[in-house]
Amino acid sequence: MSCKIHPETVERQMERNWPEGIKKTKQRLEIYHILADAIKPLTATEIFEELKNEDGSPRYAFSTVYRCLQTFENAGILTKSTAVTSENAMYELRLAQHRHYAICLKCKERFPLRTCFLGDLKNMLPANMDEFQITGHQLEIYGYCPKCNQK
Amino acid sequence: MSCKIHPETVERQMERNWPEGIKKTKQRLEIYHILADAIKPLTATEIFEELKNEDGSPRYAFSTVYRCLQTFENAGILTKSTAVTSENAMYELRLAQHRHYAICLKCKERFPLRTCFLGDLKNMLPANMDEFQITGHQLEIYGYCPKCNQK
DNA sequence: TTGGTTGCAAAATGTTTGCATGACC
DNA sequence: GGTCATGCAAACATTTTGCAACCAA
Repeated sequence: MSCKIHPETVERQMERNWPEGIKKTKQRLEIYHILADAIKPLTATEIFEELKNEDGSPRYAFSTVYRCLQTFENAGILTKSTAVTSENAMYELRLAQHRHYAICLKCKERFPLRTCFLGDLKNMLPANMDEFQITGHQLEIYGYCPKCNQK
Repeated sequence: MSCKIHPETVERQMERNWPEGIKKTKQRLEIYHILADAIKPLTATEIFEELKNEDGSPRYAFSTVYRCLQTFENAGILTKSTAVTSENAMYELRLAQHRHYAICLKCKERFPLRTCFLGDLKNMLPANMDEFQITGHQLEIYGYCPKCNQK
């Protein structure tokens, strides 16, 4: 269970963000909250774990998690991506600003980078590709974090 | 089977590149060639397909492909990565220069970008992360290529 | 010869799907 | 009440592993 500093803000954000025609079931609401509280993209498994009871018994089906994430993605409020350093898909709410991360290859911790400096993506396109319509980009830095580096 | 423009160059490159203590089996040599000829990162399945006979029957085991790729990666001559736009791992020889790609979300084609402009990665690290030891990075641009964009 | 490599099959993921039951609007 | 979402189990795809047979050095 994560520590919510401004629970009411999450509620309002959700109110604004919630897609048309998507039913608010308790499963979806809980998953939204977990994503909203997260400071980094989560895997489906991490979300599933977060949803468990104290005794470790699952409260919802795994397929529900996947289907919910898929629904959010189709509705455009969620971004699915796969990191270089992990096999599994990761999910992150698509809020106003997007983030990039520095990822430690040892402890797998993800550190959000400062602002995205990639203003001039167009220039990086290959020749004869001026017509390429850019809809997104992804950047990852990897290496070893200060903690793991010392050992 | 892909068209080799300078077959002898690949041979020499392989000679230089081949890691110490790794036996040159025909499976590994063939897989190396496929990777060397590729103009984009390949999935294990793509490599496996490339290795098939004309009649579509597999010449080698799938596990051999995976084990070979793993061997190359451990030896440091291969980079394994997962693209935002695909679930599966992709493999690319780690040659002198590395590449980034613009990826079409529709046809999945990968267009190599011009040079990597990311000289100043250090500046993008979060506060208190000066000690983060950067060993690599990845950048992807995605959107729609000219061909798919027109439709 | 001998230890590393392969092939096969089976296991271990991670993810998706079909169908009956159940819950939101 | 009707439609859409859920749970369960089973299917699926990708990747990994155990073990006997095999081959490069």
